[in-house]
Amino acid sequence: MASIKPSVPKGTRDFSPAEMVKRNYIFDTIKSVFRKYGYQEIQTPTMENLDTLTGKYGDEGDKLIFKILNSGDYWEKAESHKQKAENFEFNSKALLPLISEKALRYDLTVPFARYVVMHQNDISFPFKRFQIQPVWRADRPQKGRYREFYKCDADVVGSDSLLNEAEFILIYDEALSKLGLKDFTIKINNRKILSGIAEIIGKPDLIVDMTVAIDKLDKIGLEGVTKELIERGFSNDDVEKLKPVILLEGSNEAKIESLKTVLRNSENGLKGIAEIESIFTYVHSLESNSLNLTSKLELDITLARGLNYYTGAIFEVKTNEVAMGSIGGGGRYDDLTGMFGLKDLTGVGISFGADRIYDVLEELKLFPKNPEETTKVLITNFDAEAESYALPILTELRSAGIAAELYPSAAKLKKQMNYADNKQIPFVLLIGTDEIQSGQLTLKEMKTGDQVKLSREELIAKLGA
RNA sequence: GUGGUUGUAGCUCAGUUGGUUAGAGCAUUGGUUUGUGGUGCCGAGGGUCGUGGGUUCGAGCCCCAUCAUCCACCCCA
Repeated sequence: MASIKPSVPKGTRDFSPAEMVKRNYIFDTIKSVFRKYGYQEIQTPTMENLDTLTGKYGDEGDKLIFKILNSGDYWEKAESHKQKAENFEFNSKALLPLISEKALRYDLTVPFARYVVMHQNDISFPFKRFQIQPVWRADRPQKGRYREFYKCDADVVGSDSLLNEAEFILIYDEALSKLGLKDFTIKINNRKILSGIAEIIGKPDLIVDMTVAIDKLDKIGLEGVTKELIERGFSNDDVEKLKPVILLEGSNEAKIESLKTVLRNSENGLKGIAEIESIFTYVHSLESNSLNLTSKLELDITLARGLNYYTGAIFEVKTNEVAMGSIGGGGRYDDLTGMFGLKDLTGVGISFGADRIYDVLEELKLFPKNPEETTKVLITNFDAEAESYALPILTELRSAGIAAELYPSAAKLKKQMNYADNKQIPFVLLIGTDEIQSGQLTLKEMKTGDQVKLSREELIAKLGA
């Protein structure tokens, strides 16, 4: 059999032991904060039924869902369906449901909604859960974008209190600060404000086009946004009305005051503003106790994000220390479970982009130095006699909770030392004829090169400390 | 889906206007008085130059196609 060139699929990667240490550091940090705020972990399957996922992410999103080909003779089944059905034409749209009924999860929010509906009788609301699992998107990879990546989500369903929104802001701040980030911005907006703006202009139907365009202000500037708004069906007049709104400057309080004037005739818009004010009030009450918000909380009415299911608050987090897309986002969705038949259940959630956070920490060199996740001591293997002498010591070390390994063959000492060095094992225990006769074992500290003679008891005591 | 970039040893790359047996560093491995690494010295293995065509006396280098890669756009974490 001809050997093939080994590779992984586009947009996926392997994680080495060193990388896993760092990744777990990120996951553990975020998890500990989630738990502290009362969130409990769940997991859902890698694959969902295709119809659970389709239609939830818009047309663009649907295209990016990885479909799973049916097992068995899918082609035979498709052929027989064609023969039975009248006027059935083979095209990709008609064919898809015949050959694929499962797909890889695209995010964690929709599977969570499905979970809540399925387990509604076992759940006591409000239900606060977090979930850290990979998701898959058939996108073209590029910087900071992969086809398989991890999401860290926390959501609460069954509570419309804005305290939840406020706590999410604290969670973002606390987790990212714990990871060592110094300068990041938590942006907040409200879908109702966006709706209100669209109402005032008299184009409520074009709210999606409006938000997609003004969301790009950072990137393409006012001119680009203007151009895109015109292309998306707004008149010059509309754009003139929009300009002062999207160019709002100043403190959050100043922005709120301006918006109150602009949106005075929009009930919806005013409600959005009231929600934002309420969230800010909660945040300030909470932070005055024990935390102070090292991040900047900023009302940004150009913030829209793609997901159409947001109905209230919208969050996004960006680091200001390196050029990277958003490292987190979220928002409130009033009817996500409605599509699965459970009405009137509101939810709000946030997500951390762990893979991007990894890249940011790497670039800023913020990973801790010595995460002790390797073997603590390697026992050398001189010959069969030394090996059998070493085995009980190996067991003794492990019983004492010390990560230990015996080199599995009597290779040259140079090779064994090299192994310890490459694996960054801090101690090597040498056991040869001298040690066996005297009972005094030689312990070498790799970093300094120092060697000491120790009895078995002294050894355990020293390494156990 | 659109546009561009780059494909030479396990990794990072060099290879002069097309011209003999394609190179380096790192990594691997052997030796260096046979019980000592991170740091010396000497040696070794490893490449149908992404793949398939074409031009030429001759192609790693030129042309076409194809695949892969990275980057940007769309969209998004």
